[in-house]
Amino acid sequence: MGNEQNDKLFTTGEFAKLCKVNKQTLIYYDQIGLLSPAVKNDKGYRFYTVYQYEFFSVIELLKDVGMSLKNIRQFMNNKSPENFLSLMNEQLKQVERKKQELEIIEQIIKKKIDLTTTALALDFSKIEVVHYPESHLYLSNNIQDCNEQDFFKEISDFIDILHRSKLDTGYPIGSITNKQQVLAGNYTNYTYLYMKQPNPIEQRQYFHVDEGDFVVGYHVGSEEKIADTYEKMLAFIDAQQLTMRHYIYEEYIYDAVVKDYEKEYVTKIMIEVESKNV
Amino acid sequence: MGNEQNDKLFTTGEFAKLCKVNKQTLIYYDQIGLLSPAVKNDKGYRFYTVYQYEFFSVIELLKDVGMSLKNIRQFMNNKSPENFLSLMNEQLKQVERKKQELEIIEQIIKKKIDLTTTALALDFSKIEVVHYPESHLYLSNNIQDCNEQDFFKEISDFIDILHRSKLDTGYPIGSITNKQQVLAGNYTNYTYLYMKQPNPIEQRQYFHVDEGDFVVGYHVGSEEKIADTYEKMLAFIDAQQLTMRHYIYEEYIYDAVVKDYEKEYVTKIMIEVESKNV
DNA sequence: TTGCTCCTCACGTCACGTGAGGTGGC
DNA sequence: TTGCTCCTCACGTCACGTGAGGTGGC
Repeated sequence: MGNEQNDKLFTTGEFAKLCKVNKQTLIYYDQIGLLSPAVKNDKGYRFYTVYQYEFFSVIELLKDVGMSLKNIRQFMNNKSPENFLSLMNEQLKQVERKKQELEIIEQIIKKKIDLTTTALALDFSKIEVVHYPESHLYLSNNIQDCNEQDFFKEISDFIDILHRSKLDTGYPIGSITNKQQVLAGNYTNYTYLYMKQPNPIEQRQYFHVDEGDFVVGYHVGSEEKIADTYEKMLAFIDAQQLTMRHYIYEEYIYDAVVKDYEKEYVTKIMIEVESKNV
Repeated sequence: MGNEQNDKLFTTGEFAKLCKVNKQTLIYYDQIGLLSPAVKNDKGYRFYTVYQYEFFSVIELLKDVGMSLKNIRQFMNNKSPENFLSLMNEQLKQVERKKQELEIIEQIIKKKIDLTTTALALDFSKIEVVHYPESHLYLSNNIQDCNEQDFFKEISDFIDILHRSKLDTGYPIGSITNKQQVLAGNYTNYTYLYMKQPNPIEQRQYFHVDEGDFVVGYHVGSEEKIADTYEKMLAFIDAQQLTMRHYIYEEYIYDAVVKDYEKEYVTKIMIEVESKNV
């Protein structure tokens, strides 16, 4: 009959090497009844056959898709081609979901790279007029003048929908103030929260920011002193013979993620304007 | 000054709801010094600001890409836009790797669904001649007549390369016997292990299985009794006036992954043949 | 005999989750 | 006062990893 390679029994150490895992992992799988060696001798030595490799690699596959060992074992206790087929169909859907999640994460990371690279080249002391193209924002409900309890509910709902509707684009959460509040000196009584949507989905309703000119400035430091920066910007608007339009947009450029102290935070302020003589 | 929503302090419970995690998770993050509340009062109550949400969501992002809390904390202790940028660039590569892994897993699952669906429709008692198109196999080294030690090394190397070169296609690991061994009755003295490559990569050298006729049969049960099935198939070849060509291919259809007992395992046997009068 | 491998505890780790028991603000 | 929330332990869980201490096969 010649030699029978397939009858070769692998020790725990050998089989572990084959599977590229720690020996203890195999012992653990044996203990929880997930994958037991084909043979155990009277001294308690474990021996695996080459056929058990397929079994092990399916366990690895299911682990990679996120199944717990308990659930994997549950399937292994109800083996059949039919059950395997339906399990694989489920896992295929799971993989699709994971792929989608990774796509979103990839977009977020790319956007954060983009934003940080841009930020590093900025001069925060400059106030200037910039022409921006049209953009789309996903808005929260109106939060102007709302109390703490309502504010919690609104921001909570806002973040909820960002996640559920996959609208987190990696942009910072911005806030919108209206002209009346700014002119009254209430710089931090915001009207809406928003997140920019560079690739708006057709069916959804967004807030449209029209193409046009914005006076752009940067506030360095905590929000307490943001009045100083607003006053400088309003003076600039006056000097340039411009008028404010309806909305003002604020976005964090540097926040607690990249800076240790509030005094190093940077907020970008964009004031929608038009020429006075229009 | 109007109300200051951004100064609203969130309790641990509120902030946990905002972040969609268990309260204990936030307490844990505080304990390990990863994310501590902006304010702690004299009673030990924790209070978070809305600004800390961004921080939390970056932690979530890094966790999703597979970073440990220890590594995340290490970055958070060395905050700067530059460090954030290089971290994000690293993580982007990591996401690419994960996407590739998921692609491979997806292909493997699809193939297993395909194979199992096909298997469920098979009649294992039938022996027949089937015409197969050309196919490509990734082969192990020659394992004929090799001893247990060498066999371990060869199968170990084979599986190693399958993983490293991403050649695991979800097909079962097959084995090739040659005509001489089969005629001598050494049905299980295999010459090579293989894995089918449905989408061969140009640069690689594969074993080509020529288009042609194969006598296909199924062995139900453990390998010990595979001689019976081979004898039936050889008789069939004789009766059909065919001659064996050089190689015989064996693949598991049902193994320990879908069946509990060896007596239910099914091996597909494919014997390369040609007509005698050619 | 030497050196390597096998075994079984027991304990550690990572990132939390789950009560228990007590306090505190509206 | 009631009910809800906050706190700090302490212990559990999941999927292992890491020695310690002892045995066993070539």
